[in-house]
Amino acid sequence: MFQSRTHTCNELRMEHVGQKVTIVGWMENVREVGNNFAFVVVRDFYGTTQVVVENETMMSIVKGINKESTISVEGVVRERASKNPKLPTGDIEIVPEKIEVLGRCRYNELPFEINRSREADEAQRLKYRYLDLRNPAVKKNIILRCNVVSALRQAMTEHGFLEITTPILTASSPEGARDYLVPARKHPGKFYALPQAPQQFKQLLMTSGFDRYFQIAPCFRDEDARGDRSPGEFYQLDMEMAFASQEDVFAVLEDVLPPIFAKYGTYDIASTAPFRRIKYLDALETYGSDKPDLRIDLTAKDVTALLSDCGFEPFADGEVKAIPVSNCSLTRKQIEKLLADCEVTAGVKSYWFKTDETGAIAGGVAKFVQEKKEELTEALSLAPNTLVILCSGKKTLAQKAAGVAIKTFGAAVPGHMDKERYEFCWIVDFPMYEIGEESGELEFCHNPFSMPSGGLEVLLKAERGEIDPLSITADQYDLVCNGVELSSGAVRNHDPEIMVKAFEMVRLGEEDVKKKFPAMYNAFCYGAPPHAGIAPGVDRMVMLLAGEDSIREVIPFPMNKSAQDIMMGAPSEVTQKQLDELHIAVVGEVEE
RNA sequence: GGCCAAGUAGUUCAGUCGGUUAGAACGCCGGCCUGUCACGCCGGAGGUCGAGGGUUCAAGUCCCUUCUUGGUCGCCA
Repeated sequence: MFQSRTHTCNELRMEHVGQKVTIVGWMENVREVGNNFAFVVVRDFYGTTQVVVENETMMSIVKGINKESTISVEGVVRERASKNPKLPTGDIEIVPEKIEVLGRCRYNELPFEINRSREADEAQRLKYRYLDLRNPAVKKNIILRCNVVSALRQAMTEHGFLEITTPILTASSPEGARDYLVPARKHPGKFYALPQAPQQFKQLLMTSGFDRYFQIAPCFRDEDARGDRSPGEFYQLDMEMAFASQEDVFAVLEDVLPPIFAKYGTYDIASTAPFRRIKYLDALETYGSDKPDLRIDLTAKDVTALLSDCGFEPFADGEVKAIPVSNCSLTRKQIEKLLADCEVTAGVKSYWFKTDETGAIAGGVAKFVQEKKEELTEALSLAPNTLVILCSGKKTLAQKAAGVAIKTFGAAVPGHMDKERYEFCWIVDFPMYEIGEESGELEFCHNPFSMPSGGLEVLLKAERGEIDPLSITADQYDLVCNGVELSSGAVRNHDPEIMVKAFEMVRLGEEDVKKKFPAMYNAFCYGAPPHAGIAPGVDRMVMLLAGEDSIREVIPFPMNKSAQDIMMGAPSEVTQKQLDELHIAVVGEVEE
């Protein structure tokens, strides 16, 4: 049994001078500054404390072990002869009487230096994540995550929500992402699936009479990773409210999130209630994105009517969107470099011209738009020294290109982005249906659980041909912050009759609803409350708060891009016995 | 699955037009140093230039294939 500590490594101050204490931690560094004289830095979770070694006995212990070994140091606190104002414990040091080695580090060379691990190769960091996490700068994000989760729990509880856990082993769901499947030993040929979200369970809880539910819920989706998307698994603040409308859901999150963002975020300004609401179609037209970054003041304007026949070939087909960027002093070279970046992301080329200090049009495609100078000046309120980005093509492509250009130039041209804040907005009125690209027929645009705005009546109108089914919107909404989609939510379709009708619009019927969502359909036939909910991504929120660009920086043990845990060696091969028990036969060669 | 980028010492990187013995910083090992705190100074060890093939008198450098990693598009109700 080792001697337990009397103080942490971030606790000792001048008032402790003369006291006998014991600290424990990792031997972070040894600075030898003379014969049998050295400074030893001991680090624990809380901070670092300096130990000063002044004799041969202590020196031989310290020199006998590698850095990053764990030790306990018993000794007397002394005022430093030369203090370090940069450290909380910089006024004192410990003169050791006893140094005990608790856990020897067997290697004198580490895969990376602990305090510089963020500069190391990511695969190396993930393989030695337990060393990476020793770095206080890495640990900080995980601590932040804990604090944010704790604050979310507290706020939700205060708002009357009950935290209820739902199954991890459940049934495969017919729509949405690819499922992770788990073979069922007792049922040869059958599988459980890990939940993509607790969606159906939370709706069943509403039907069961729980009024307000939430959960920090693990979700599993077998889809490829992104910088802001962890492969395999992630967490959502999943919530649902009975007898509730879109307004009720908005009110809760507008109350819960801003204080937490302001308190724990890198930036201390967060938008307050009510958040701006932007209709889905307006967002695409104005910001070229369904997740606009409202910290950027640039918007797109449609100039198709003005420029489609200006003689510049790329503008002849489809639509033309213009983004005026005022007070722009970028050089031609800088502009074209940024446009090249945009092309890579958007997959389509965009064009430009600018007004000089006299207001004359010059550069880029100037010669084609020269004739429309007056109309353009009027339409875009052009002032001198304004850069205009022009995006063209099929409507969706032109919009997307405009969205990419807005984010790129907004960040690059000074004065167009107020970065140090959290700007929330709701994207509302999503279309219920769309024409599928492959099928060419009407399909659900998003999930089929959402209530069509207007309910049964609007579906019947569409059925009678009185309105275009594509004009039907759903009571569905996204929460967006600084250009990051935090979550999707909806008022759910709780009425079996409307459910069946909604499915009939896409050539499915009651049998399909029953087959795809048996529990929900049956439950709703026993009297369901109108209900609504949402599920903000916890990892993404923490990523925004930490100011990180990679979601892996806020996950304790992240997988790599290929959904592997190289530290644990997952996924791994299993024994034949395990496969046999699960009735799994590997037939032929496994395709890689 | 498509596209782009990267892979050189334990780590992070440099390496020009293809040309002598592949360099630096940090780390490591040894020596010196009694007030350091990214300690300093001196010395040393450490390399399958991701792998395979090709072009060439000569390849870290050029070409092809492949592997790994990251970014991005597809995908993510």
